[in-house]
Amino acid sequence: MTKEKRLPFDPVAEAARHWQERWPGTERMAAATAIMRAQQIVLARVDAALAEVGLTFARYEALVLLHFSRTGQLPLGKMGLRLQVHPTSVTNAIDRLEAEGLVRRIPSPTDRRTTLAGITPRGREVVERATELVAASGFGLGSLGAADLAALSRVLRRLRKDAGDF
Amino acid sequence: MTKEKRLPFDPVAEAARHWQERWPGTERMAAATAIMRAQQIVLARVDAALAEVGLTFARYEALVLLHFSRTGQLPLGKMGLRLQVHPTSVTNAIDRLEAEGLVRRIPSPTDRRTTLAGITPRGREVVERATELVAASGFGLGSLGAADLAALSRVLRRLRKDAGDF
DNA sequence: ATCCGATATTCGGATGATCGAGTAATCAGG
DNA sequence: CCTGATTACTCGATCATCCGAATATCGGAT
Repeated sequence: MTKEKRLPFDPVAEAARHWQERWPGTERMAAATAIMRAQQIVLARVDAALAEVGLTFARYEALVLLHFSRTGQLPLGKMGLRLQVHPTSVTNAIDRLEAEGLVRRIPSPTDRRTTLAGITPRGREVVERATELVAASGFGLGSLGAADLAALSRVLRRLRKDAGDF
Repeated sequence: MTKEKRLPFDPVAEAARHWQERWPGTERMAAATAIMRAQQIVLARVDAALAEVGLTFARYEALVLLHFSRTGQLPLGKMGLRLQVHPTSVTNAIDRLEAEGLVRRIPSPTDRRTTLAGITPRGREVVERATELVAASGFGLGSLGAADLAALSRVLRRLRKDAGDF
């Protein structure tokens, strides 16, 4: 991805060095840039791990959510809230999962506006296999130890909470 | 963005709770999910701050890189390496910046394969104004203190290094 | 001098995410 | 019952990213 070339320096640190000479908030700039890049790395690694079963991280997350749900069915809107994505993104993801036979659209029996996504038996098989793959890949975070993971989760939890996620 | 609704619980923690009952690597899953969401939050906030000057974070980063460079000009390929994005992403970003008159494409005098992107005087004005805006927005990280920012940068640096960025 | 493997950029196609708008259905009041 | 505001999903368009492939150029080896 991107280009298999290693730079002779940390590009974020290099940007911070220049930044500091004229502009404020260097630490925030560096952290924000690092988050952007980290997401790119993790997403690429997880997607690579999932390619074998024809899933992307977005679709995998949706499938896991259904797999974990009590009845294996959830309204699309509720899925968007849980996954923190736009309604149209859910529509798109479910479209593809349905095309692959991993999910079925089911009209809600109680509210005709609502569509439920229900995981199929094949969907459950695939999510189990996919989970083995992503777990084996360490979620793209293989290089981090328990302390690092905990620090990451702690800080990002604060950020997410402040952003109004929960 | 996404939907202005606050969940009554942390969706990442909730996913981790279910995950732990049957699958390994819960901490990594939680951290990876948090990174994904954090990037979404930061990107949305920064883009919102930049909307006033008609820039996105991607284009802003490219512009800053040129602004910091010694001559105000860089080969597109070198920009891709520094920004850690695919060559076509650079082409796309420069296309738009050029259309807005913030950057000019200049044929390299030494290598006819190479195209240089050169920041224009208007580009320098815009990047200064844009920087005020993003700095004022705290890069979307306004809620984090110095210790949190440092922890974030430290851990993510390890991740980026391990991924072969530098 | 020439040929062939790298390098630099662009083009076309795909994915995922967003927003705005549109359609349908529900629900609360009068 | 109606009416109007809200809610649920989908469609169309935009944006950023990636990949593979095409084009052009460079540069070293023969």
